[in-house]
Parts: sequence; C-alpha cells; structure tokens
Amino acid sequence: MTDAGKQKRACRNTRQKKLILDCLASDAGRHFTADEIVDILKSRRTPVAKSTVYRSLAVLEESGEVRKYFLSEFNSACYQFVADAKTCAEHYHLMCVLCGKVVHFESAELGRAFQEIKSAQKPGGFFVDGRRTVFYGQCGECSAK
Amino acid sequence: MTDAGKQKRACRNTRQKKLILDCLASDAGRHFTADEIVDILKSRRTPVAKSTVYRSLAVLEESGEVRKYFLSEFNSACYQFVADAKTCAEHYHLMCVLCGKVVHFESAELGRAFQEIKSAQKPGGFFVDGRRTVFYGQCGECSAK
DNA sequence: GTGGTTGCAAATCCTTTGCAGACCT
DNA sequence: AGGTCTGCAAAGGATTTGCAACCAC
Repeated sequence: MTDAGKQKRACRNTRQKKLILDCLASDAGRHFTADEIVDILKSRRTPVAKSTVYRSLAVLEESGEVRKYFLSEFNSACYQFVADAKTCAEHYHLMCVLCGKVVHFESAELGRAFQEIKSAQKPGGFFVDGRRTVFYGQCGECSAK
Repeated sequence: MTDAGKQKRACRNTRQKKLILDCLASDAGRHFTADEIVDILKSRRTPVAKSTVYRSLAVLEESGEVRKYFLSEFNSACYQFVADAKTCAEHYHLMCVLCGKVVHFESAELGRAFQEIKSAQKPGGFFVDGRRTVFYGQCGECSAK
C-alpha cells in the first residue's frame, strides 16, 4: 500500500460526479449508502450506474470531499458530504447500534474530553482522528423500548 | 426487536462451538474474522464449516461470550473473546485506518475523558457505550511513512 | 485526439439460508 | 427418540472489475 500513484486518479469534472456530489450536498448532514444515491438519482431522472457511483465515491473520498463510514453491524458503507474541514472537526457522531440512526453533536465538554483522548499516551504513537471516530451506543428512542 | 425468544437459541454444547470459543480465547485480546477462525481451525486439524462458524459466532455474541465489531473501511466483521465484563469495560480500541491494525489501550486519563463524554449532554438522550466505540486514526508505523 | 470515465454485465467477497443427515441430551 | 446443530452447496447482497464506447480537456 504505497502512496505513489494516488495523484493520477480522477480529475475530470464529469456530469456524473457532479450529480453524485449534488445529491450528497443536498442533505449535507445525512449519510447515504451507495444504493440510496443510485435510487435518488434515478428518481430525479438523472440515473447513474451503480458502478460509477462506487467509483466516484472512492475518488471523492480520496480527494476529501466525501467521507466514508462503516457504521455498524449493518451491511453497507455510508457516505457523507464534507461541507468544510472546520465544520467537520467540531462535531462528533453518535450511532445507535439498534436502529442505525446517526446523530451529530457538539459540546464544549465533549471537545475537551476529546482533546484529552487525543493527547493521551497511546501505544505505538497512535494518532486519533476525531473526524473519523464514531461513538456507538443507543439513541433515546431505542433506549426507551 | 423484543427480548422474547432469545432464550430458545443454541444451548447445546457442541464440539464445534467449543473449538471456536477456544480459538478466540487462545488470544483473547485479538480480533478474528470468521475466515481467520475457519483457517486456524483447519490448520489445527479440527476443521469447522464456515457456515457453522458464522452461526456459532452469532449465538455466542447473543450470549455475551463474544463481541462483534465492525471495524472500518474494511470488509468483514471481527469477533473478540469476552474474558469478563470488567476487563472489557476498561480498555478502548484504536483502529488504524491505513493498515487496519487494532490496538487496545487504557489509561486513567482516557477513562476520565470517556466519563465526560458519557455524561455530556447529547441529543435525544443518546447513551454512549464505551465498549462499542472505536477510535479511528493512524498507528505510529503508518504515520511514519 | 487521447486518456480518463461510464455503463453494463460478470466476477468477487462476505454472509446467510435450505436441507438432509449427524449429534447432544 | 426428538429436536438442535453441522456441513455442503446454493442463494443473497454489497462492492469491484473487464471492456468497449464515450466524453472532457
């Protein structure tokens, strides 16, 4: 897994890539699966092949415009639009292991706690990336049941 | 998802279930994929069918003897032996997004930070489960590259 | 014009399921 | 004996890949 070669990927601005990005950006807080994107674009009368969606998402992820999550015990990856780095650095994800819902939240308290986690002594110089970290648990609704 | 019916599942003490649990327990800190378990048991001359491994892991997970993780951008679920609840409550997972390695760590500092996270005001009464949460980032080796 | 991109279909990979026979209790 | 569990093979779902036609630059 070398870094070489990463730059030669996808630079062209195609209709499909725009459509996919538009779709994600249309609800920037939400997480979409590849299938959902395919369906949404189909319903908008601008269908894009599923393989193209996967390929474009991979490219967009590499370029940082989209973030990929593997949220759970469920089956498929989710993709989320990255509005801008700053915004993303300041909120965290909570994912309900029961219903799969993902909520965002931010709080000064959490920010501090996270800073502590980041700076804590970790084995082998591990560096924690807050933007990728997802907290798992149960949402209020599911807990109530 | 009610609790009813959970008890009627798998209670028989079969050779295969023991083998699988032994395999997981032989390196209790490690995470195994279903495939790894199949390979290990095969190499030990006590092969177990892949479908049996999946079925047993599901049962063992339900009974709490094994924990299932969906660690990442990678493809398959990982299973870990649950030595005892206390041990598990006190360490956290760091997963390297580049090489996929998972390391455990514990620290008083992190424990405190995590307490803060747990008690922080979260949307909709979300309850964070530390044992399921995985911190993503880069391990020392990958960062060095 | 040229090479990255797309769409389609086939291929892969992981996981689940159906079913007949084997095994636990 | 009787129901549960196993193994095998086939099914299923998500994602990737091969390839010819297509389109952005």
